[in-house]
Amino acid sequence: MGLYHPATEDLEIATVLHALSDPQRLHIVRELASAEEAQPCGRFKVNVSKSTCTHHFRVLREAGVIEQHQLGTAKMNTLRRADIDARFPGLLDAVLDAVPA
Amino acid sequence: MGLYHPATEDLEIATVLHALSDPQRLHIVRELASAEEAQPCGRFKVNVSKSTCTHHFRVLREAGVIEQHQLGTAKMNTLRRADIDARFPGLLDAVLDAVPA
DNA sequence: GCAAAAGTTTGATTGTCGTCGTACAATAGA
DNA sequence: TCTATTGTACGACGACAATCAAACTTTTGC
Repeated sequence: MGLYHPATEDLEIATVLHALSDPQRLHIVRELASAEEAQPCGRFKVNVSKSTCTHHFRVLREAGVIEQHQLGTAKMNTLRRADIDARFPGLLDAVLDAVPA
Repeated sequence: MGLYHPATEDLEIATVLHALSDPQRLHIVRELASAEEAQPCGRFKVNVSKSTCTHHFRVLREAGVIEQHQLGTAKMNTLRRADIDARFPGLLDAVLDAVPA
């Protein structure tokens, strides 16, 4: 079965904001934003267990923030930057620019 | 006792995003954004009970999204637009532009 | 075929969130 | 002073969220 990815026009602002409102997920999104290529889940130095990590990636994917596809045993992740920019112009840049004080 | 309002430099992106990730609060913020002057809580046609409404306004205030001050029996609300813009440039505009599909 | 690697699934726990109703407090106006 | 008006405080309750450990699946490489 395929992984659920909402269509660009179906992205909801409240859902996206909620997905971005968790520190762990925000960290993942920041790292993804500065990556050139798709990254496997394990590449992120997030201090939670594997199962919790799976959970966070699913929240991000179902909100439409990231795209995931299987590659061997790894699940590769990319930011859906163009889609988010198209639906909510300026949002992602604003969030990414919000460096922690 | 005074109402707690975080200083501009203490606004946290995760907290602000969480405050904005609820439909009722998003609605309140949109109405506030299009208002010329401070608005009392009761002015917002939000379909939740009074106590729930109080809760949402508190979340917004403690996140630093709105400013509240007492005026007679009413509590007046304004968007902290300048503060949010200063700390997270472009964020508020992006959220406000995200009209529901 | 076997074992390592990378995630997932399940079930449990713990905590937060949105919601309500009722009772309360403070102020304004008659 | 009495009475609306406006919002708060206090429990309470169900739903959802973040977290973990342990067992499992799938694929790759030897």
